[in-house]
Amino acid sequence: MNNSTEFLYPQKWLSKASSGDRVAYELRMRIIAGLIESGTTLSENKLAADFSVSRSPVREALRTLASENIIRLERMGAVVAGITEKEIEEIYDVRLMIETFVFERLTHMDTSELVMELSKVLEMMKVAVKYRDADEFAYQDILFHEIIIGSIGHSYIQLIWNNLKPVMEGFILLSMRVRFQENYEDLDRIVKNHELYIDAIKTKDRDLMIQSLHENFDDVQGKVDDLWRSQQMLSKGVKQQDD
Amino acid sequence: MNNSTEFLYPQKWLSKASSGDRVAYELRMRIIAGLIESGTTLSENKLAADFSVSRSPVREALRTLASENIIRLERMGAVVAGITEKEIEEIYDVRLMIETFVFERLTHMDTSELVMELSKVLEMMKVAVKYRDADEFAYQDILFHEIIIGSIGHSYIQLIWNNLKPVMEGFILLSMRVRFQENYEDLDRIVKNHELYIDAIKTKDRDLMIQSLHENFDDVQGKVDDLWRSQQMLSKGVKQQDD
DNA sequence: ACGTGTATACTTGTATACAAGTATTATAAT
DNA sequence: ATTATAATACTTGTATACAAGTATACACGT
Repeated sequence: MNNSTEFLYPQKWLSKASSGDRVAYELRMRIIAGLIESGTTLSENKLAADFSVSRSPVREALRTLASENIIRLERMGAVVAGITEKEIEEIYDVRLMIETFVFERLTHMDTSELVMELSKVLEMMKVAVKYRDADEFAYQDILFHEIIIGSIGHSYIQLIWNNLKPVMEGFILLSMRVRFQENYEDLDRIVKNHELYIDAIKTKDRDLMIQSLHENFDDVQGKVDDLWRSQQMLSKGVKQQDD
Repeated sequence: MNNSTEFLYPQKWLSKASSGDRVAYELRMRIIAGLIESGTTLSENKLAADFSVSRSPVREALRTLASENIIRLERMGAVVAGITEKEIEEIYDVRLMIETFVFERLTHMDTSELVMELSKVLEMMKVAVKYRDADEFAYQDILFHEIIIGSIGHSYIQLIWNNLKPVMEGFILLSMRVRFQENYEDLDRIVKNHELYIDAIKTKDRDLMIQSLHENFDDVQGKVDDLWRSQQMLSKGVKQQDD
């Protein structure tokens, strides 16, 4: 399975990560990207050999991925579950759910500091667009939402986010890489929407919040298309068939 | 730390569990019950010795507990975070959130089969009350909500539940053990409320649902008191001090 | 008395070894 | 050809070994 020495996950984001984390991040990307097809049975030994590590970190990674629902740990072997349109919709269901909850809390809080932080991240996003850095853009996008969710100091909402984040991150990474190449002008719209988000938080305007949430989630179909393209691109790059 | 050879988690529920799971379940109970105080640093080696297993299953257990926010994995050692009133309220925030979501879905579905299943579980709960089996009652209580949540077939809502369940289970177990001893007549109220739940699902009556949810969550304060009592009882039983 | 450096004991992360169980494959008998 | 049985290869779960890093304590020099 050493068809690609390339890594899908940005290696510089893993500077301090353990082997287990590296395996988890990379494996997750390959599954989300469709490089490893749904239904495939993964063996700990094979994975260990592929990644040139021992079974210990591999086991750790598999347990992590199982807790994210992208593989299932069965009697013999870990079965890849993959990410389809259904899963993506479900992920966004949950994001909508928790972000609505968070916004409700925010309306009872002082949000000036939060707004400042978000503005900074937004600036970063703009720079990433300008310099056509898809990965950086994805990173800041994720960070934007993470900061919002973290701001209410609710450990169990945070927990949900922590579980969701890796898959979201992978998905958005792939989506943005496609988008920066094929729908570059579309990124302005995303930036604009994040500005709306900030406004909603600043003014504590529930309607504005709903609006920006909806614009955000109407975008999901677009992201699903991106993922589909990404999966096709990648598989074309790897195996020279399927036209 | 071998002050108690007694296990807090019902051993018969672990018939097919691995060592790692056993350690996780038992350790979780001891933390929730306050037998292991917040702030304590756990060492993998010590735990392995205490449970007479190797470090492998202990590591597994610690990672599990960390993903539930009841310990924090730091540079050196795992620091016990414990469960306070704040955490319990947060857990119920999340439960309220996902059960509301689930109910919304249910109003668009055929619920006849679900209602039947729930009725069965409710009967079981009544039997458990009759025979004063606190653990069995807790089990069926958890199962009741698990069945509801599972019925909509939403894998990421399920994922949230899977993360929440172990802590909830432990908490409810301890709470029910106290309640069966000190507030036996109160159990009727719980049973009644679950009947209300079923009615709400059967009639798809949103208001009834809200009502039963609220009655359920008003109960949280009571459960917190139970936990507090449970922690006192247990610590009194273990170390002969503190009056 | 106090700061500094070193020895020591303990920590995690990873690799490897072993045991028990399961699927598969080959072989043999009918 | 087919079925039953035995051998084999592969699976996970657990134990153990090793390496690298970190905190602690103690001795030493100032």
